[in-house]
Amino acid sequence: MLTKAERTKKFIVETVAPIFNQQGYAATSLNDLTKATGLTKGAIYGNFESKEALAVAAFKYNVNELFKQISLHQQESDSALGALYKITEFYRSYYQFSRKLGGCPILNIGVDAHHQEGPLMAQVQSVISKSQQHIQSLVKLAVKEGDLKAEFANKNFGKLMYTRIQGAIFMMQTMDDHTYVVEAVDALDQLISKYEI
Amino acid sequence: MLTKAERTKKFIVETVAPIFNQQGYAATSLNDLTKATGLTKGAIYGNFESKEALAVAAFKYNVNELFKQISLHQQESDSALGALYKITEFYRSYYQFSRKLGGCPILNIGVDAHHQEGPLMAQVQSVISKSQQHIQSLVKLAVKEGDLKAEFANKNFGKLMYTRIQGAIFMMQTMDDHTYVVEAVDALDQLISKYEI
DNA sequence: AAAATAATATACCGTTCGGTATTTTTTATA
DNA sequence: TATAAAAAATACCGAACGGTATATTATTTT
Repeated sequence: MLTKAERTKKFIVETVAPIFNQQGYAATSLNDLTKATGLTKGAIYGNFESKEALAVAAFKYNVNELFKQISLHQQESDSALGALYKITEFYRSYYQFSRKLGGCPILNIGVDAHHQEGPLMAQVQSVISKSQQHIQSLVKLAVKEGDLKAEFANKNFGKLMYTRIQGAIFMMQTMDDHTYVVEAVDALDQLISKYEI
Repeated sequence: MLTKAERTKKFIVETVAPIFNQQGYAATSLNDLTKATGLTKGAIYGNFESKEALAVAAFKYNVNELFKQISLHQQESDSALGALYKITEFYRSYYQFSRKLGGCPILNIGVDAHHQEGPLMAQVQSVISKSQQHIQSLVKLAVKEGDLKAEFANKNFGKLMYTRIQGAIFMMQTMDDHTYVVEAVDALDQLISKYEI
């Protein structure tokens, strides 16, 4: 069983995660956090050593929620190619999903932390790198499994796909129009299918 | 000749534009602005009625700098198809250009103002709509001029191109790697050329 | 149940926040 | 150059900022 402190810590992170994600680090005040949690500054600083440490924990929580959902989709699939299509399938409902987090955390924190060098920026870059590599490794595996043509592995599809998806997410979020993402993953699906064997 | 007030107003906007663009609205303090301009709060509030009004002026200034540069590129071109290629050409050097502004203003302010409804968000959406439409109208004109196949005008290329470019800009800015944009416009050029007559 | 420990609340620190009324300085007009 | 008008500097407002030392309350452990 979790101790009281662990439960409170978890509760704080879950509660403040969408606030940091929506407003950004500097624009989120301690007062925002105490109001949302119903706790006092003492409780928050008893569980986190600084506002920044809490912001990092909140970002990691959001990204973990995202990854959990994606891998949940993927485990229904048996092949690497199937897993690839499960990713695009997931993003078809990203409008609803990201709203629950207060927007796309990669996009929001990436832009918010752009001007500074700190743990937040490093985290974002790490997540992006891993996501690209994840896609790319699926492509390579699908080639090995005989589902995709070998030449497709040389195209750095991971970079292309992640870039197109993030662009569509920015547009979707800013214009409040989910068709941007739907059309983007449609195009990506079509591109993959061209290289199917 | 400009009056003293007009010169000062212009000076303030030009000086604070990159600061708002980098840090976002809430994270930029009056102290940041007075330090950068060397002026006092009295001078700033004498020329702008509020911090928000100044932020809007700064965003408009940045966007105007961007549009000026694009139309400068385009006037060397005689055909609509040529003008289309001039846009992708411009974005090849967007890494250097956007750095001078403190990052891409559409991306930065779009994400920064996402959670609020205000004049800033409305401005961003308007600029995006116009940019998409501008590309799309060039496509239609190029069809009319006999340089592109007619079917291309039905593909909403403006939406696709702008989405891909903004995605590449986000990745470039976040990963500090200009190849994202270069590869994106390469792909776009190739896509256009497929429909050339 | 008592004692020790852990978790939260309270009250406060100095600083900075956006904004403004007033005074001083600069510029333009006569 | 004297005067009127405009622009910028100064000094200040109450409120909110992030953060902390201490006191109080709740939870474990004995």
